[in-house]
Amino acid sequence: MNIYDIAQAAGVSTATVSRVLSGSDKVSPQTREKVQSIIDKNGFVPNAFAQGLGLGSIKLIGLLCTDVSDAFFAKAVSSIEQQLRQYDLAAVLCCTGEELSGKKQSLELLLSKKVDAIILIGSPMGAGNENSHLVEAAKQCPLIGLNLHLDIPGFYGVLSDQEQAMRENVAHLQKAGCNKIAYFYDGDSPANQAKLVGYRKAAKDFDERLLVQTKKDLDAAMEAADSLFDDCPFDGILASEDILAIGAYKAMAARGLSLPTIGFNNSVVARCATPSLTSMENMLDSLCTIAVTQLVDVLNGKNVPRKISIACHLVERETFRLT
Amino acid sequence: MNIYDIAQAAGVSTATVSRVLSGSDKVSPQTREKVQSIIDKNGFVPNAFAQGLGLGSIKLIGLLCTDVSDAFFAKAVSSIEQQLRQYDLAAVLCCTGEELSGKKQSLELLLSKKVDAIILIGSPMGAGNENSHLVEAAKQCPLIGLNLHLDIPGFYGVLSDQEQAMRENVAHLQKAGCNKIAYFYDGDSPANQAKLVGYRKAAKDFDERLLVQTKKDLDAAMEAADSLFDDCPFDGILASEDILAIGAYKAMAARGLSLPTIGFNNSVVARCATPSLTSMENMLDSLCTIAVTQLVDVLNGKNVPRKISIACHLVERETFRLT
DNA sequence: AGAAATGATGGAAGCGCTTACATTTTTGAG
DNA sequence: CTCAAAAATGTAAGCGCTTCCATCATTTCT
Repeated sequence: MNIYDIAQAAGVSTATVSRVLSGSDKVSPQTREKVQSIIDKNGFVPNAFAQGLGLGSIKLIGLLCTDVSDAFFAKAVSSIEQQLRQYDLAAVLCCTGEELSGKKQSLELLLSKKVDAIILIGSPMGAGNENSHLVEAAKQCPLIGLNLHLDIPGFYGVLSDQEQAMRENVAHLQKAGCNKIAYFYDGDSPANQAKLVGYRKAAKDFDERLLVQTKKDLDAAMEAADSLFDDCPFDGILASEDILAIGAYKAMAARGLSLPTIGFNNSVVARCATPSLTSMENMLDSLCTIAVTQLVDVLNGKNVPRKISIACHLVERETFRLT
Repeated sequence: MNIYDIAQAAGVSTATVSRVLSGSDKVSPQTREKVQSIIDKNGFVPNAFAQGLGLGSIKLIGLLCTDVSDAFFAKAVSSIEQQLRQYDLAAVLCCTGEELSGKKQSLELLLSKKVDAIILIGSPMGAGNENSHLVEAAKQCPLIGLNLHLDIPGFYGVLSDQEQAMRENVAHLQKAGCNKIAYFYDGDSPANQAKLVGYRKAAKDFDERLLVQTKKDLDAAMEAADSLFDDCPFDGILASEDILAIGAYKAMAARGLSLPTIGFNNSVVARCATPSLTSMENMLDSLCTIAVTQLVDVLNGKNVPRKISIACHLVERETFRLT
């Protein structure tokens, strides 16, 4: 069944049916009602491809995500998808992995599906922040970065202020008397870089050995903390991710130490851990809501800010309390 | 730029270009090479909508997922998406939520995007296993259920044998001397029902009070365990989900008890917990790989089994050891 | 009342690709 | 060489919808 059949049955032209379908145009109420009733009666759904051909869009939004099995990204994807649906947009998900080749391939795939826009979750860049593929992509459709911003045309960033958040973390621990704060981080995505910068700025003079890069993995963090402690004892723990903070804390706990520890992202594991982990809430939900709003506005041709940044706040639990 | 431009530049007809694009058909090697070089030179990518109109497919697979922010589902989605990409298929993700209306709406959305098939992750059914919408959908495109099977045409199930797994869990705890095993479970999706049946069959005579339904949430599980213990003390813990097992264990630990506990799904939190949680590995990766293989075979018109089931196995950690 | 503006509807040309069928070229057996 | 069969290529008719432009029916204004 196609639009022509409906037109026949309603005794109108395909143009009129199309107008009824698109909702907006000028159709007399009677005609609209008659056509609509026939559409309903037959359960007619317009062919998405034909519509796409005519309109140039099939209402798909690409989600380029480093790894959805990561709890943080998964939450973001979930939240974004829900938002999108409210605008009758569907999400095409691509998990890129860490390799640049995978990132490029995924991007190509999304573009080939003619998505209307792409939301970037995690780091879509290659080593050394190689981003020529993003520049190219941005010419084809708007790019919305989550906790990420590039100063190129067609790019819109929505970020939580992680640098500032990490500064606060450092300040908190310092107030609690820590002056050798270990910082565990994974990878060097732009988001992680911001946190690291925050640490550097706030900690000022510190032993470079206190900065430890490790895999985003409990065991890796435990080992890293263990060997760091032998090499350069520390009195407080910060991390770019809750899981790393938990690992480090566990390793110290095994030595009978209970060091002030603050994680980052306030993820599920923070509450599951024993003792429960104090963590920096990144306002992911707000981030996602705003990202989708931005996206919709851009698609509607509105003039929107190129970069929006929102503040984080601390959620206190057992591993560290402010007062 | 379209296929016509390429045809012109190559001095051939659009049909020939199309043949080169589709790869398969008979084109002389010289012609193919000439056309291909021009395609490459211009970075030409065929219009997905037009292709869709002609072919009736745009190589999209729907993923109907109850909630990607759930770690288990997220892993499944991630794994499936990766597999799909190897077949040059893209994944359209829809998170349905728990409401039947949301499930129906998501299904409609996927169908309206003309996906070639839909993979169901979590429970797509309504209360009382209402599934008429699925029956309808199965008429339009194949449905692949992950840990789910319906005996309707067009439905293919790939499941881990959760009933059997839960029987083993019960048997293990019984061997360890437990004879009042509490079972915590969330929701009554078909997958959860299978586990529950496993418990019932293996536990045989047991106090019905030992079955506790609760939210999939740490605190909820703790409270539930706490009040159950007051009402009907138990000596072992099983659950449909790791997080519930952890909650229950925590609550008992707070009372100074360390009960044999086995979780389900072997998720990340199982390792993060202290003490680490023994859990039933559900072979999710295999499940996903097989699901995608099934899907591809179905799309290629192969004759595939309607239901495939694979065994789980226990991963021992601190909360319970077999020996 | 007649002209002009306004509103509703229809006709038909795309959108860019696929593919059945027609046509031309090549191949090789006799 | 000749000619039929096979291979390569071209022609053109869709696929189902959108939308510009034309047409016809109402109003509104003078």
